[in-house]
Amino acid sequence: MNSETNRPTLMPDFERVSTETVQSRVHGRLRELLMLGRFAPGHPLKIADLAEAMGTSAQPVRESIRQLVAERALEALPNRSARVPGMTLERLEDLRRVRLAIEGLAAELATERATAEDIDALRALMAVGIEADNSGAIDTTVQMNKRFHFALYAIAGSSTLLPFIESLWLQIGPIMRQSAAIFDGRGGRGNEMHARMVEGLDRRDKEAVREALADDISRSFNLLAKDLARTAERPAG
Amino acid sequence: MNSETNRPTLMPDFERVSTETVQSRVHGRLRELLMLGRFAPGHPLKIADLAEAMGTSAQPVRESIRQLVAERALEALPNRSARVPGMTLERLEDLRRVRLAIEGLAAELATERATAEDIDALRALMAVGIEADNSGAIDTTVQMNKRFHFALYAIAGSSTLLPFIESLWLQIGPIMRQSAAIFDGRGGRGNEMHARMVEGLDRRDKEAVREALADDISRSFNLLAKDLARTAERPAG
DNA sequence: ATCTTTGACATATGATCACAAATATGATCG
DNA sequence: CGATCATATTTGTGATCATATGTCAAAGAT
Repeated sequence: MNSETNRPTLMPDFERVSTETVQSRVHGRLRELLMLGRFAPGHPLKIADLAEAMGTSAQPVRESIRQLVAERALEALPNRSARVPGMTLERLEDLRRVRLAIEGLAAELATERATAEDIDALRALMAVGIEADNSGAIDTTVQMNKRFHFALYAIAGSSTLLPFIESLWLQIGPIMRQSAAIFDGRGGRGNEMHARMVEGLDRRDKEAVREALADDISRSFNLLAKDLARTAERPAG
Repeated sequence: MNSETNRPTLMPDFERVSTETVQSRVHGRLRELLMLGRFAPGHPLKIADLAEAMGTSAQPVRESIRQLVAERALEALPNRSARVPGMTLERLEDLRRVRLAIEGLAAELATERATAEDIDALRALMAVGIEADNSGAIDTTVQMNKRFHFALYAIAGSSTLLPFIESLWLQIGPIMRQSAAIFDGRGGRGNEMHARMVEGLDRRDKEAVREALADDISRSFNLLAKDLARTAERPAG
C-alpha cells in the first residue's frame, strides 16, 4: 500500500463491508473498463503503467491481469505480456454462436423464475436505456444495455452460467462501443428487443424471450461483422 | 527458482518448446490434479504447502490459485483463503443444465466438422477407455473419459467454447472420481454412450450425438445426485 | 546488400520480506 | 465453571528487488 495508509487507522469504518483488498479494487476497475470498451482491441496492457495509474504496486495488477487472461478478457503473448485480443470474423461468429446458446439458456431460466417485481425492475432499466439512446450518450447507452442484460441474467439464478456470461461480455466489450456507435446512427434498435423480452417475460413465453434476445445479439453482431469486413478491405484505415 | 536450476544450463534442449515458466507448470499441474479429482470438495488449498510440494516459491502458486478462482475451480473464502467448492444438489443440477447446453453445442459443431481421421482417433481413445473400464483402474478410467470428451470438443474448433468446458470440468472434477467409482460397480456405461457418439458422428447425425452426450452427462449426474442425497441424510458420513 | 550476431533496453517473472487480517489459544474475571 | 478479552499463531497480501526473457537496433560477416 501507498501513502494513503501510512497513518494508523485514522479513517472510520469506511467501506469496510467485507474483504476490500487492493487486488479486488484493481480487478473490478479493470473489468469495468474492459466491459465498457475503454480499451481498444490490440491494446497492450503494461503492469507498471496500470499500477502507477491506480496508485498501487505492480503486484495487484499482475494478478488481476492473470485473472483476466483466465477469463479470456485478455490474451497472453509469447512476450509474456498481455493485450486486448483482436477481433476477426471467425471469432465474432464463434462468440455469436456461444452467446446465443449460453445467454439464451439464461433467458429461458429467467422466464421461468421472474417475479412481477423482477419484470418491473427490468422495465425501469429499459426506460433509462431509452432515455440514454435518445440523448445520444454512447457511454450511458452501453452501460444501460449491460445493466438490462445482467439484470435479466441475474433472475435466472444460475451461479454457473453467470461467470461465463461475464467472460463473454468481457470479450465483446472492446468492440461494443463501436457497435453502439453504429446503432446510434440508426436509432436505438436495442431497446426494441428489450421491450420484446419484457413482453415475453410477462407472458412467461420462453421461446419469445429467447428469440428477442437472439435478435438483439444477432443484429448487433451483423452490424459489427459488416464493419469488420469493411475495415479488413482497407487495412490502413 | 530453486536448486534444480542453480547449475548453469547443464540440461539439453529439454522441453523448451516455448514459454515454459514456473507459473505455467504449477498451473498445469494444479488443473490436472483438480480435474482428475485428486482434491476432495471442501479441501482448503494453502499457498505455502503447495509451493513447498512443488519446489517453488509462493509467488507462482498464489497466481495460479487466483487464476483457478477465476475459472471457478476454487472458491474464495472471506478468510481470503481458497478451497475446493462443496457440492450441493442445486449446484449439481445447475452444472448438469449448463453442461448439456455448452457441451451439447460443442458436440453439434464437432459433428459438422469431424473428418474420418478425427472419428478414427476417437474410436482409438474409446478402445483404450473400454480396456481401462474392464481392468477396473479408476484413475485411468477417469483420465480416458476426459481424453475422449476433450478430443471430441477439440474437433468443434471453438476457441470460445473450450475454456468454458474446461471450467466446467474443473468444477466437476472433485466429484468425478466418485462418479467413476459408482459406475465401476455397475459396469462401464460411459463407453456405451461414447460408442453411440462415434456412431452418430459417422452418420453426421447432430441430434444423435447430442443425445448420446446428454445421456452420458445425465446418467452420471443422476448417480451423483442419488449419492449426494444419501450423504445429506446422514451428515456424519 | 543481406543475413547473422551482439548487446542494450523494456518488461515480466520469481523470490523474499514486512504487514495485515483472521483464527485459535489461553488467561482473567464474573 | 463459563464467558470474554488479550495474545499468539497462521496465512494471505502488497511491495520490492534480482534475474530471465523477449524485442529491437546497430554492427559485423559473408
